[in-house]
Amino acid sequence: MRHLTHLKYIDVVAREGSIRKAAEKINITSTALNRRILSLEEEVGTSLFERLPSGVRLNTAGELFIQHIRYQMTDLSRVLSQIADLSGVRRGHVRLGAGQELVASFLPEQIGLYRKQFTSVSFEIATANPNDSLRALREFEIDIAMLFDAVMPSDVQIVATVEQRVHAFMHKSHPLADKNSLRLQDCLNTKIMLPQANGGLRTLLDVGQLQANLQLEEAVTADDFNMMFNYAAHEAIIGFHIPLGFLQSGGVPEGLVFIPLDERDVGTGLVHLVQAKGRVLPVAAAKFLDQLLQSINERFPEETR
Amino acid sequence: MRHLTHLKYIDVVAREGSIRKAAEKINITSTALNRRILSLEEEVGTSLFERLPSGVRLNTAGELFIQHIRYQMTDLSRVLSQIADLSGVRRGHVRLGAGQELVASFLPEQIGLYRKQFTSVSFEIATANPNDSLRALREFEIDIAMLFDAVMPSDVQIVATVEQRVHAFMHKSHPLADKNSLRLQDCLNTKIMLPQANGGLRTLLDVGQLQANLQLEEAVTADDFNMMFNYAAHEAIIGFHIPLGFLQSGGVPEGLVFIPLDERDVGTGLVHLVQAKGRVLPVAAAKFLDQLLQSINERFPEETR
DNA sequence: CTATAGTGATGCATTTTTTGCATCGCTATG
DNA sequence: CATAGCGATGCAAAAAATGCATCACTATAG
Repeated sequence: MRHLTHLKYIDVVAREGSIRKAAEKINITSTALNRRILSLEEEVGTSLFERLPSGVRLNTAGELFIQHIRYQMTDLSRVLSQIADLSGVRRGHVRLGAGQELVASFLPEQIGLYRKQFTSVSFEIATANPNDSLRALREFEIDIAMLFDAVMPSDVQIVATVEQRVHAFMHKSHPLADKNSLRLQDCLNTKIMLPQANGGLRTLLDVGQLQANLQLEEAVTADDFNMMFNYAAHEAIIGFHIPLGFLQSGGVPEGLVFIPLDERDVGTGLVHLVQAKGRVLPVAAAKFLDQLLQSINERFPEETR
Repeated sequence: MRHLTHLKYIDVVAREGSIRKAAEKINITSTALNRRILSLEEEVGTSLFERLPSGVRLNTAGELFIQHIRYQMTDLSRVLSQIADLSGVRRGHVRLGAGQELVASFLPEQIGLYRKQFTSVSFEIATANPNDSLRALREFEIDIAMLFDAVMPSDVQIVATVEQRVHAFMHKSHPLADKNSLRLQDCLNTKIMLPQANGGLRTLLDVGQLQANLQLEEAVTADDFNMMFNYAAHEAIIGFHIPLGFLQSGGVPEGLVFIPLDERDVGTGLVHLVQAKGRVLPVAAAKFLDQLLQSINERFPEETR
């Protein structure tokens, strides 16, 4: 879109923090870009950027304005997708943000399911910690975020919430593999494997250890759950995960056993499905969200709110 | 705003139903306007207007698109007003829609009150029947509408609702002037004055007459309540109005008496204060809405929801 | 059946706007 | 004190938007 381009430029300048860098990024001269900003500021009647020796930075008015144009850009793409949908073909692009816990198993399965129906819809997944996902949501970089155990601010809209009990997993040959429920102190005699510190799962486990006044032997730390699944075959070791992360088409990974941790030790985590507040999603994203809701409801009828 | 202008043009074409007429209205040649539309359609990838022998009309894609740009235009003005508000001076323009019942007394008082505080805020009042006000709200022509006894569709947001009993009014010398409550049949022996047929007040009264199986003698029909107030001094005649329409700074017009009609005869009307759904109002409009809510709550604490 | 007045589309010259180059003034950094 | 990086600005070139004249079409009136 033509008039859209002008606004896009402002957005790039805001993100780059420098007119010259932004100009280079979008392949025009800094002169042209600079002039656009000046003329825009004249139209608005206020400066939108502070001029620093090292570049530019949005001032308060600029923050307000950039929020508007970001919304405008995404809303335009929504309208265009809706218009494309009029002709019967569903096209579009869905942008997702999710934590490591959810990226590996649940989302690929859901995306595959969706793309079987609508092959012209493309997907983009940004794995990030909850705060980054929320920021991306606010700045309209992503359409839908799926977050585990994050503090929810009021400027996003929670579409659904699923309770997820933390499960321990181990190889089926592990001595504890036949138990129905596991307490943290049961793990004292074995090695354990933990996700890296920035995720919500790790926080839940740390809190549990503190409350139980236990210090488990942390043998392996990883940020990839598939790696941990595979590693469990090579050592008598326990890892931790949530059902949305390990259930694959209803089953569990080959050779592994999943046992829920006792509620007294580790609290129930919440997975939130969120979108930007007040935003109307593009057709493709809205329909994908519908599918996610339905799948979650089918799989976790009791835990979904 | 520059890029705004281009979109504004499309809006004018949609409203005028003809490129040439629209071009004349905005003082450019039809050539230029025509080309803008063509290039926009090319960018969008679909035609937005049907070409008729008598002009153009929006097609479905066009309807979607125009909704977007109308929202965008009003949202931009909201942002600009918010930016202006940063410097401490409240500027802006508030656009109201209301029925005849509410325009004469309540709104002028409220606007006066507001403009005493913020002299740089201008107002625009469009008296219209409920359906026109709702359409204007949807098409972002007005910010706030105040409607008496209208059927509320789901695509607008009701901010507040006030119950309003219908009152009869007459000159203090009228034989019925000392009653505390009035039944419709009491009016059989006097002349009556009715508002014109399109308003909600008239409908309430008509329904009352039908239910009571009465045929009152309709001596005067008018669309201006001030005219009716003044006329009541010249004949023993009864008119009808609601408190929000006749209360002036807490009192009633000089020489007149207002008596509530019995609930058994004429139902309680509802005044709705509404805005477009999901829209963030400009600072000035939002603050004015706050003031309206507060005033209504002070004056009708029991009747406000 | 034709004349007419209305509609939107289009080729071409003109005007307006935008862009790029060269350069200025400024500030932080070494 | 030199240097490197930043945004701002004068001027000429390039690009885009505009206006004029005109075409093709359709409904309506005589």
